[in-house]
Amino acid sequence: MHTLSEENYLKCIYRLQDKGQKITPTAIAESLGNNPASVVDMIRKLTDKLLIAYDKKKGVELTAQGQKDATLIVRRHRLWEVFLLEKLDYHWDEIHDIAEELEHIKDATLADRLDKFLGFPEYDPHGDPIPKANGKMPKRYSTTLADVKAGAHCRVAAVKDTTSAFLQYLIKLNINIGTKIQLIEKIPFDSSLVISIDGNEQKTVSQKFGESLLIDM
Amino acid sequence: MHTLSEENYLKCIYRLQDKGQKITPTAIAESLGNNPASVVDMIRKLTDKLLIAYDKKKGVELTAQGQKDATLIVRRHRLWEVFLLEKLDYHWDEIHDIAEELEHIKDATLADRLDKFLGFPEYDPHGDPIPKANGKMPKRYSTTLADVKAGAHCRVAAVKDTTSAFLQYLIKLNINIGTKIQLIEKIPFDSSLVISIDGNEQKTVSQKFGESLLIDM
DNA sequence: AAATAAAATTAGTCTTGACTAATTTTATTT
DNA sequence: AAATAAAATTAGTCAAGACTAATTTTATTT
Repeated sequence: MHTLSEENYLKCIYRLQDKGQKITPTAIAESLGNNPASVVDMIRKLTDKLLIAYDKKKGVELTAQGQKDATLIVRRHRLWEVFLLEKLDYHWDEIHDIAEELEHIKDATLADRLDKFLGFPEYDPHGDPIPKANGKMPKRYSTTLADVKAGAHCRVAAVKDTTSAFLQYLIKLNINIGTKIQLIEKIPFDSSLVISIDGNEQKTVSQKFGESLLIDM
Repeated sequence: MHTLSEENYLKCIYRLQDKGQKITPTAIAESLGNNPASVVDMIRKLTDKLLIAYDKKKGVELTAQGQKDATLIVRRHRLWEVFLLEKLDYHWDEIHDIAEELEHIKDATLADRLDKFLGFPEYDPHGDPIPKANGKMPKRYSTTLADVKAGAHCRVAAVKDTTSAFLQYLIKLNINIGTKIQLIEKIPFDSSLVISIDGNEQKTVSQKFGESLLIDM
């Protein structure tokens, strides 16, 4: 099995894959807040364990085994988030760090039992798809609120930014996964968005805000 | 906060307290499967942190703070055991090792939320009392099946031995916390016990077995 | 009380996973 | 293409927490 550190690197590389760019030691270092020299050490270690392949040209890539292991870590993380929110009544912005610890608990059947206990949820509280036991992923949303046309009605499907600052802002605006939003108008000057949340009075939010909300139309 | 290792030492010392004997470095080393030299190192560390006091004459003792911290670790361990057994359908003999990892998850409100979610249980699945949030302990049972007189009826309150070998034997005998047992007879030769489980046909168990079951009369 | 055994302690080593500083390699400018 | 900047790598260090081997202290026997 893997150490805590190895698992965190795997998860980090897994996340960086989504960006579609070459995964460099520097990118990993920035993402984890580590020194690039430390990353180079770990790249060697994970390469020896056949979890990643590193090529100067192509950057770091997960092997089939690495992809599988990383997917299961993400599965555990997201399942625990559901548990914390639904069963222990934590708030949106409190669960990430705890799940960050829980995801490393090692037991062959724990994730599957938790999955069953939670009723096989497809998405975590941030709207991110929970990988199935076999590694399959439910559909992931990619359209942001900033992408839709003025006048359009949509449903909040997921958050792209999971920082506490953003989540707390959402709580303040009374926006949750599933909340209905209508985009009234885009302000040409700075791409601010005038929106109506659940049919209520209009509010203006920034472009950055719009790009952080994934929506379903 | 404490490291994983520090917490494991605290818990170990807490457990050794129950034996009523002087807690020596060797005793801790044996209990944890560590080298006595390593234990001496950690004794220094925990002493510096004011969690224990070490005196050659009196051995290792928890300070008020150490006692408090250790109690909370035990609280977390036992609450997670209840969760694993009741909510995730694990068996008696599978939960200890997983709870051993879960107990170290650090979050100020996690234990209390879990406690509430589980309905404020007083005993864990092995019958051990779960410390309350304020450190108070429900009554602990001390009479073993080997202590009662022939003819007596009693109820299984807790297990004193939590090894997988013992727990699996209990499963085979269909004995659980709460099971009713009548002690039919003690065999003078080797102190074996003839018992009837839930009023069923008589079976003979060893003295060692009897000493491992805590009962309520 | 001396001899022996056991326990405790010290000193030094190892591994993991981080770090800094220095160097080499690769990319980007001018 | 040469100069410069950025990225990657190497070499060496550090702390935690384990270890072994050697030594000292304490207990137990004879």
